[in-house]
Amino acid sequence: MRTLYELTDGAIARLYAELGMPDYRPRYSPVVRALVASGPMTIRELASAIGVTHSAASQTVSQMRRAGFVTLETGSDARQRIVHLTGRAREALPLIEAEWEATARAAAELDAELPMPLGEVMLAAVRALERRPFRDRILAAGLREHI
Amino acid sequence: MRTLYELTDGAIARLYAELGMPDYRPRYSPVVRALVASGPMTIRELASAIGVTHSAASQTVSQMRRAGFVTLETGSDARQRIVHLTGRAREALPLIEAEWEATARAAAELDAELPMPLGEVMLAAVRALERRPFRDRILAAGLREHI
DNA sequence: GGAGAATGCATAAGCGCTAATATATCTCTG
DNA sequence: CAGAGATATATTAGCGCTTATGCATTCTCC
Repeated sequence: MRTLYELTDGAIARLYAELGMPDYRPRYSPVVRALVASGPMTIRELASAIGVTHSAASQTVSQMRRAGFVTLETGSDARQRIVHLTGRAREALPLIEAEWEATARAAAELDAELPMPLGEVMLAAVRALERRPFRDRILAAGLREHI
Repeated sequence: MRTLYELTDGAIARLYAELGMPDYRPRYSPVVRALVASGPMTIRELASAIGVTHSAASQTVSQMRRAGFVTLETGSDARQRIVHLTGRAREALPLIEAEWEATARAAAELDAELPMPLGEVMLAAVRALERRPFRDRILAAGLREHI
């Protein structure tokens, strides 16, 4: 799994570096896309839009701010940080979009070479484990006697 | 992928904690099994036996030493650290083996519920990416115009 | 209007790994 | 037998994420 991750996400990161954006990370793209699609958002909204915890969103946004892709502004509720795209992010948008789409096509091409689409099998596995947790399966598979 | 990892490896770690070995981690098992199968080994031999970098082996062994599962002894070549299992590891061996086998059976059971075995598809993906790196696929899929 | 609960975010630590670097020690050559 | 280069290991930083905290602010209800 780690190998696969390195082979895919790593390739994207290296591509961005080659394209003159060494401080842009693949994980920024869901954030950028969400902000383009729905406008400025709080961290929490962003987190639920891209499907990670608030903590993860906070960390990603923090890195993006340091790299100059977003700014944080406090709204009427002083607890909230509203995330805005910067000019730099807007300039990079065509490239980011192009990469996103090219990656989607590359992934589809890869899937076509496999006996079955990767994402489909992984999703099925997650579903199966939600139905019956791995813990239960291991215990049922013979570990119980050793307790 | 991360979800899947947490659902499987996390379950194993939690099981060990329940079974009274909170300081035993799933990643130790390949090390223990290699040492049982082939006797004391250097870090480097261990690394290649379990298929990780020397760095990873070094870190795992270091944690295992702290937890009292192995000892390190210097051989005739003073650069080498020869890894030995301790009595504590040998006592835990039946449980470790039982968990290993139960997990293998649980994984097989899970695979049977999927449209195709997970490991098979992931391996096929790695092979496909070795044939043609993701980088090349992305570039061919339309990113090249943006360079 | 003030206390306690709820909410929003940031931060720290940890997962297991890799790459890069540092530090020993050994071996080989001249 | 010194010094270069090879080899074995350890250490550090980083990947992206989660959980567990901590802190500030706002809401709720009396």
